[in-house]
Amino acid sequence: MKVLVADDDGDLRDLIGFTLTQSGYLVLKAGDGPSAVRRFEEESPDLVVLDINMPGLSGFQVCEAIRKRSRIPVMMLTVRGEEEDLVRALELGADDYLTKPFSPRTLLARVKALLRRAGMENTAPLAAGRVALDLQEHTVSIGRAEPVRLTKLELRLLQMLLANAGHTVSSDRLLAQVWGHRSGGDRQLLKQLVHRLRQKIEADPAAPALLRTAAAGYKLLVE
Amino acid sequence: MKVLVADDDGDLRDLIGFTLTQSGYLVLKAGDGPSAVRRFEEESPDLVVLDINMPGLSGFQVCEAIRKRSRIPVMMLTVRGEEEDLVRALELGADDYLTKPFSPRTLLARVKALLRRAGMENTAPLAAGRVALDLQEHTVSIGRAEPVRLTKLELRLLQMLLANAGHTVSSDRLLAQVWGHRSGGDRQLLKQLVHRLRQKIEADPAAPALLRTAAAGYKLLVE
DNA sequence: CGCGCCTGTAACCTGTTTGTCACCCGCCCG
DNA sequence: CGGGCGGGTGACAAACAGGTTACAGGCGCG
Repeated sequence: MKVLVADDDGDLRDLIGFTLTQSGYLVLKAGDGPSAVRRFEEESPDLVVLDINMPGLSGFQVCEAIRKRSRIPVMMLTVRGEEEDLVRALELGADDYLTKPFSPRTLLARVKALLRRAGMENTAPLAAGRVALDLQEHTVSIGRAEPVRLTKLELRLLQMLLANAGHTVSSDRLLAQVWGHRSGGDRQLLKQLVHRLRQKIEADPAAPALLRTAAAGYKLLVE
Repeated sequence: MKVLVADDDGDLRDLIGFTLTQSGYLVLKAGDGPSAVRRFEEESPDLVVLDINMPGLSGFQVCEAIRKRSRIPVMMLTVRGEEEDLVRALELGADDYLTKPFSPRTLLARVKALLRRAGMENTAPLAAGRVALDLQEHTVSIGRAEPVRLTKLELRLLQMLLANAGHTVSSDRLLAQVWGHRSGGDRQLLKQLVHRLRQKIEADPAAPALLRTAAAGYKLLVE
């Protein structure tokens, strides 16, 4: 699990780095804005901790640059009392912030919370209602029926829907999350995948009870 | 977009409620732990704001109960300086916390950030008077009637009008926003779309009470 | 090599949504 | 009075989206 720490204060950088390393994270460091962006692109970390005040590019600008190509969790560091800053940071797409000074323990708790939320820890919800997913075995169990084997894509699709159980997930989002690319044209793929998945998990595939078509997307029905 | 606010301090509850309602969120309130859990189960809100100190069940216990059945964003309210509290809250699965006292603006920014992160971003909070739009489900609810399904264009039109609720929006602006292009001639399209929308949302489509014709455009009437 | 299985593509069918047209009415104005 | 104008309505066709079937290429595996 890679974490990029960007701060111009070397001592603080080391403190954060030490804390995270102790907990088993792989830590990358950057001392100014431009090198933060560069390291981000080279290493594609799983989380970024960003100070706002940095030479070269401000934390805001770095955050903006990151958000242009990725939704990984970003935590901003602010000085107490600068409410403007944190409102701006959150509007730019930062996921959380810490006010200096902070304790290592707090930092760790927040970092873990962010990663958990981003679904990077396998704390991902693997069950909702009667649907239980087994990522290891590539199977899904509906109610108390026999587990059904799923293909890689089917698993990813179901995982996405499960993560948003009960809520509609737009076709675009599914396309992006399952295939990771081309947000545009490939409706057909999704159409097919849904069809195939329904054959496997629906009692009556012609009248879906679980995987329902909803406005502009699909949703997993759970009671 | 439903938000459940649980706090035993009635004034604070009202302040938060007011702030969120102003921004178009549908707000549910609870004054103690048990009723917070009950309302959560009855209403399945999209986000929960939880005070830690509450009679009946503490915010921690409520958070735990919620996490047993759902991953929706939970924001905890803490008093300044209780670092133990917030570490514990985050470990229990809370997604964010706010330290009292906080400004309404901060609250709003954090709530929006949480919802965006939860992937409900395209569900911009849209409601005014008795009209509540659900962008995710492509539906609109008038008062407490059944939600009505809307097509893509109907949704866009209503969204425009809702964003300017009570004020006239010119036909040209509507044309531009809904269809995005083409200059003249397309009055007919708008005429039709309004007609179709009225059939869906007006009690008596022949005598529109909500979607009124105004000079050079249309307006949404809200009380 | 042949055999499955998984994935992507295409074609067809269906119901829904959107665009177009023709016509209505009430209103203003010469 | 009659004609033009701006909306409102109904009917219909074109375009579209989702479900389905069929099939071909790719890949691992015996």
